[in-house]
Amino acid sequence: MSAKKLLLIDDDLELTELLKEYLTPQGYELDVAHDGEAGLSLATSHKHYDLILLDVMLPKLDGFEVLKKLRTSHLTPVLMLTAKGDDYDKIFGLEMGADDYLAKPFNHRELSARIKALVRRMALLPSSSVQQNLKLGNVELSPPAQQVFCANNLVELTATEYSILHLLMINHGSLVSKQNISEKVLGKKLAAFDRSIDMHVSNLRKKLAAFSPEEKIKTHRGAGYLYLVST
Amino acid sequence: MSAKKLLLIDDDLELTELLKEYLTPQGYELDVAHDGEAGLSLATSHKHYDLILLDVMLPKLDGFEVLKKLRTSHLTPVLMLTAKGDDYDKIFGLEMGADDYLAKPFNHRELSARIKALVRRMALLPSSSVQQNLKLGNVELSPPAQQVFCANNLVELTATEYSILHLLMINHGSLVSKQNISEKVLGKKLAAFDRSIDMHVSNLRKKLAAFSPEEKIKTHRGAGYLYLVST
DNA sequence: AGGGAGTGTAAAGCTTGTGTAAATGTATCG
DNA sequence: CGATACATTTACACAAGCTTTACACTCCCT
Repeated sequence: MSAKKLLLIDDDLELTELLKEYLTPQGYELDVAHDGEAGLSLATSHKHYDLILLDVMLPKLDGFEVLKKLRTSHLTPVLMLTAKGDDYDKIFGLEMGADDYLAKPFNHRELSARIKALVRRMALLPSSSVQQNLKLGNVELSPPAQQVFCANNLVELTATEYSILHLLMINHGSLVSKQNISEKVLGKKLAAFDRSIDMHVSNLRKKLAAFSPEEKIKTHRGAGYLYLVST
Repeated sequence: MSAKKLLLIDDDLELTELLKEYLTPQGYELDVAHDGEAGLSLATSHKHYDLILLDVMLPKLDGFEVLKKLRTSHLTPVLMLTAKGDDYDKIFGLEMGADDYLAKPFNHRELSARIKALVRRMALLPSSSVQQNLKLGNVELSPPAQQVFCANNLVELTATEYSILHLLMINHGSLVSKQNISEKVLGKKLAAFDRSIDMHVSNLRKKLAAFSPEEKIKTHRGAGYLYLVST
């Protein structure tokens, strides 16, 4: 059994340090983000996490917002942590799609036990199923099968094309730079005069256009690409 | 979505009555057992439960014992309830294989939210992992005998071929990576340039094709294999 | 309007994954 | 100790698809 990867999103430096020291020897790999945006970005990157520990009070984007956005594309299990122990918060978090909820201050062993319980349960799921189906307009994306439907037709995409579309759809309505696409999809920095991203986008457009005429991927000259929101 | 079936094991008549009235209108079917033995017997019966709510203090067989015995044969999710709020108990329960732990007295809405969270998570399990005989299209798989029928003809498969087919069929409609196949079927990490999975898949296709022409196992270049859903 | 930088896309080239046959290894059983 | 059955490795041809090249075009700035 390979080491389980956890993502801890919490701005309390003392706590994150402590937890890192506590959890690492137990055989977990722990990544840490100190604000909501960084956390969300890591959580939705192509790196796979088995569990996310999410604080509620966070700079930039609070825990509930992170959870909400995460759940539009990913089903990664989430254990929420909060200073506020009040029931309403707990219930709200769970209703929003969290898997567990623990109030600070917590017993480290209880946290450890709850992490173990969640990871144990998740191990029964095929890892591919942590990604949510994504539907925007008439384009539907099914991560477990890595399939895309456009106007209910199966569109045959290559792995790279699929990844790019997925990335753009996750960030629909906001701009994604070529650098970003290159790093997240191809795993390498974008070289100068590198046209491969353009090529993939071009092919993607062509394939989608075969089923649906309206333009879905917009170019922002000098900046990147943008998946148009079309409710 | 059919009604979720819950099993409540608790000797507190007042509480069980209350919970029944509270949970039934929320769309759950609730069975109740008032002692450990009866609970275990129901839990291990052929009736399928989506979730078990298990009190710790029970006549005849206490909650931990019930959990321990249940886990020898069943992976049904368990939410433990207890009057004792102490951490040690919680940790002990979770370590023993419980999925969640809630101390009495609890907020009904929190219980409801935690039930919902667990049920929601469980719904992601591949549908067929519960059922015994897998039949998809004209291919039927009978695990006890390790036999496969295709268009009602017995297909002679080797153990490995059978395992691969089984894995793909359980995850039908989702992509299964070669790494995954290698780890789950052969019990070892996929080495670079290892072609053995390809071999088995090739043989599997050949054997199935002898009885049924249509393609069932699709290759996703660079990603893995996918068993096509055929209603 | 002119020019440069950024972009769309076709076509060619090249890398890499895949299908399959055959050879080699390995376990089981009489 | 063979004989058999199966798993694995090797080898090679092939095809998919990623990348590069090339060139036309568009946008934007001056």
